[in-house]
Amino acid sequence: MNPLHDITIKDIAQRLNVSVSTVSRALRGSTDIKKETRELILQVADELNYRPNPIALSLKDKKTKVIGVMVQEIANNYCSATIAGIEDYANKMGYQVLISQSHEKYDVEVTNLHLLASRRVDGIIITLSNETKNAAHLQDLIDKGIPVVMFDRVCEYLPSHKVIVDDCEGSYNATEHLIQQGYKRIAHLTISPSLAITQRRLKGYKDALKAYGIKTKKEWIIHCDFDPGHMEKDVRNLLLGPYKPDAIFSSVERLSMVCLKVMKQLNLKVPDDVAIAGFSDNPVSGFLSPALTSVAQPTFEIGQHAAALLISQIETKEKPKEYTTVQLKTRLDIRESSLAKKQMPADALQE
Amino acid sequence: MNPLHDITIKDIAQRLNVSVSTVSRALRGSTDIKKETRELILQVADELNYRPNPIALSLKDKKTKVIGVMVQEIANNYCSATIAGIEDYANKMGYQVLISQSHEKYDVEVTNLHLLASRRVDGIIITLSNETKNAAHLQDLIDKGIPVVMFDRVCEYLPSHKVIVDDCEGSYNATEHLIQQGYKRIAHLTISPSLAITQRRLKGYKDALKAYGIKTKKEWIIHCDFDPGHMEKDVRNLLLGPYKPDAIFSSVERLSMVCLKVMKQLNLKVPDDVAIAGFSDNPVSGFLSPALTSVAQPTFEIGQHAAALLISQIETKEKPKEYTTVQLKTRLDIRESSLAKKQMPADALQE
DNA sequence: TTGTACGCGTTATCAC
DNA sequence: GTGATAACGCGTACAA
Repeated sequence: MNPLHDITIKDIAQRLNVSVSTVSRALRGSTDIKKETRELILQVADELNYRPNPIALSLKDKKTKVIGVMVQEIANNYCSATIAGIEDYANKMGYQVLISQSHEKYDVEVTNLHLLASRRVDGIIITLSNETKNAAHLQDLIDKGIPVVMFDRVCEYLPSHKVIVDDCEGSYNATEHLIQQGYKRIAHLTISPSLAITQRRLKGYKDALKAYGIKTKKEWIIHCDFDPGHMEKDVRNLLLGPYKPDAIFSSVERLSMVCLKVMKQLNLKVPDDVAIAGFSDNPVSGFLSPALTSVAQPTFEIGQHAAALLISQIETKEKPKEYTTVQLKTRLDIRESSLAKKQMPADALQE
Repeated sequence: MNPLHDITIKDIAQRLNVSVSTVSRALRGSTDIKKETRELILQVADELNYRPNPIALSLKDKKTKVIGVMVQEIANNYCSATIAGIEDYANKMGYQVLISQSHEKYDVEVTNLHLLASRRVDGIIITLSNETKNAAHLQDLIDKGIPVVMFDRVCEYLPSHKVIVDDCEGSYNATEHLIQQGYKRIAHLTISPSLAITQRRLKGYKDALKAYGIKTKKEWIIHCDFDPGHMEKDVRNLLLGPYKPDAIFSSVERLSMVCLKVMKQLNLKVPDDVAIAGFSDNPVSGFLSPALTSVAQPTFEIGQHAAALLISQIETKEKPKEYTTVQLKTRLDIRESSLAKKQMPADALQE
């Protein structure tokens, strides 16, 4: 017997002198089949360690039981954590996951989506690349009958389910936490004002200040260029300038890191001199910098929800009448050492 | 025209009133075919946006152009960074990557390897789970004719290509760096002494001390339990005990982090009070803690090499006569602020 | 209850 | 040069 040869129903049929269809029936648990025959077949199948060939099934049924996932970079922590959630749910439902990366390039995204489609994946979960400005390529997929679910960087008007995070609330909570700790001169570091994410996080910050009767100050809302050099300069200017804050809420992890670095250079302590809170993708960051209060994204749950929405759509085989947008809550990670000494009773502040 | 219907060579054939075999030939670039016919076919194929169905090809050729990757956790930074390297090379060669996780469980590893095999992946790249003590399940795959390449946590005696990192040299370099910075009381924090990785990294540490004529001290080689609580206690004992070091070389990232945390609690400064160098998986850690000198793993290259070895084996279709073990060098990331003031000329030390 | 024949999309091997 | 046909592995409608 050739070990390189996968065994098929044909092999079992030959061995038992029955037809392939009998074997097929027995394996599929069809009722109308003689009990002895079936048990014999099942026994031999087990003996030969038979595994149905999913490729033959795919060809027949036009279903691959594979879902495609398109992210910017698999090495990006946010992405891989989300993929873990997708895998979790998908595997439970008998699906495998094929991963593809856009490397933040629109062209690559288009090309690789084609590749996934030509692999006949049953559906696609995607977070858009930086460069992607329109969703025509995704509309194409949907038109071809391939279900699409978006997460994180979604395209509002695309007819698909979406999974996002309540940035605004996350920002609000982080800012509120700083306020409740007794800080009043709270700056907000963020990135390009044109991004939707920037706007939502800025809103949460403003709303929190407003709710506690603190005036917003232009000088404390800083839109940094994403270039690391610029970032450092901006942070340094803020910390050394006339409007030195006593706390900073940063909208992206990178900016929190830059803050830590610059503060170290300036010999400032966190949180005693300036407290920091900010969004964080990396579970290590909290451990590394226990002074940091972070708004953690529920990445695993995002993945699970996305997979659930996709698979449900795949298996009902119809375009949904309406598309749902799942909005998940962030989690505020407050670490002991991020609690400053200057803390005062929260109710004293309420007045 | 039904948009849900993938177009096939049959469609093209019908449209041009030729047979499917003619279309197939034209598409495959066969020589014996009339030039006009071919061009017509190519044109229509392009027009209809024809994509060959890889599933049909797989069924016929028993090749899926998919490679399976088995890691502990995709959300683990080391793993996802390696996968990025695998993807890079594999995609260039026209392969897609199917990822599977063992979650550090032997049983799950076995089950999911079966799943990959039954998906008919052309080959498998794997790093073993913690629990895996033997490689019988991998030997099975190899016996079935599925090429296997191992990386990181490899099994020495398995007949497969392997990609590993020169831990010993990495340890040596880090320790040497500390010595050259002027440190002499260098402790080594590490984990279970029974692990191969522990032994290799310990050896590099010892070798470096020896090379510079520094005696090894038992009290400075600490095998910590992997439990976080124990780790902290061990580190605290070291720093407060009679054999307080002036530098620490830690064999795993986690221990470096614990050091930073405990030192902060004790109000000790890095590197002024105690310098730290250690292995690191996470690119963020260096940024977060600029005082840390880290031994960085060439994860991307590990992935690329593993994929290259696997694909080459897949495409030659024969079992290799001998198996290669690629051993990659680590990279020592020295950051400005990790250079202590106590630095003295290296040559003064050589005497 | 079981066997035969077909189709999924493609290529290779014939025959014309 | 081109067309018809078998084969890959499976499930199933149909025939027996």
